Amino acid sequence: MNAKANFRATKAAGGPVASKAGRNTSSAPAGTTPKGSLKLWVVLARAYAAMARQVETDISRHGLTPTEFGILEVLHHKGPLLLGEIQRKVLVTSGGITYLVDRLVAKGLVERQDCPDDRRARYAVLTPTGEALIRRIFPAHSNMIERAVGALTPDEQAVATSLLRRLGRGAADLTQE
Amino acid sequence: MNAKANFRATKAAGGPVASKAGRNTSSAPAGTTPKGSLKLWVVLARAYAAMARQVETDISRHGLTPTEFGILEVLHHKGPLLLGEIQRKVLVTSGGITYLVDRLVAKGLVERQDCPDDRRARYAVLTPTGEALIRRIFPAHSNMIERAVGALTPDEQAVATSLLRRLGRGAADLTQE
DNA sequence: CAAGATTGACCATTCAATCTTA
DNA sequence: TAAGATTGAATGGTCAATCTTG
Repeated sequence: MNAKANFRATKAAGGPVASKAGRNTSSAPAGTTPKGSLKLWVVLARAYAAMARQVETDISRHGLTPTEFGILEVLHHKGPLLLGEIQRKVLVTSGGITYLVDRLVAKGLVERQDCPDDRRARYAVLTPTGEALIRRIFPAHSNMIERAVGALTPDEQAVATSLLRRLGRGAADLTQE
Repeated sequence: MNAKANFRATKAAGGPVASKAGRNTSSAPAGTTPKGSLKLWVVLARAYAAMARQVETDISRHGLTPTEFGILEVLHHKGPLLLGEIQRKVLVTSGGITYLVDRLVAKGLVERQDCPDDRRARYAVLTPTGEALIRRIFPAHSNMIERAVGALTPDEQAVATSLLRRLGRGAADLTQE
């Protein structure tokens, strides 16, 4: 029952574009009635974009990127982690994790520490400042999310969660199928 | 019943990072049981990321960015549109839309046309090549989406769609609240 | 050779400033 | 003065190659 819920997504870029009926201005083709699956993808992406927007504005007030926040968050919840472990949880490339940790180090929120068992690897560790920051920021952030999804009742949220979980798994499985 | 379903999102970057229980390695804090709302945000972002990944690989095979595809798609469905209109539908900045249309023009898929009513504005119009391309690509793309969300039955898809619609609206409303 | 991390080139996009026309 | 579009600089990443250690 340990965690594994990290990943990434935020800037939003290039999503679906479905229409129920074409306006047929001049050379437009006949209107289309998109399949339900397409509609689902559209609203999924829009919901994500709306949420990501809120999260981003919330987090940027503290001078952090959503990804940076994600790293602080996972370090806060799990303690020191190897760069590669963070990378997988936050879903960035290996180059990306180096770059991100560099930035967090520059901000004084994180430190690198050599790994005694494997001299290739390095740990990322929250500095006291970093720990204090995430502690201070997280509750409000969490409340913000609660408000953002507040259009659904707790029961509906539970339903949505379970549906989305299966949806996500299914889509991911498509990759190595 | 006209369309309005454009937007954007794709690259995925910096998402939530929730854990059910901390491992408490060395200096890790006590484990947390995240609220349901946080869990919902996590699975939403993960589902989106998984879908976006599929879509992106699918579309990139045709040498297109998801955003570029979105523009072709909206022009296909709606006919010629002012740059500003596309911008709002595909959710990019004004600078972004100029740049994107430039790229599509360079690929011979889109043309700019002066707007007779307002000499500040310009239309983007699909060239025959662009029209042919989107026509050729769209069906397979649509099928891909259908497979990607196939883990849910049509009924479940409908439920998910309606929940996500409300979720998205609610989150968006938070902005100017 | 493979795995972990780093570096540097590149890329899609944003942001702020600017130009043109309403 | 503001709205539409464009430009150029800056940014948050990716990707491919490289270095080091297992």
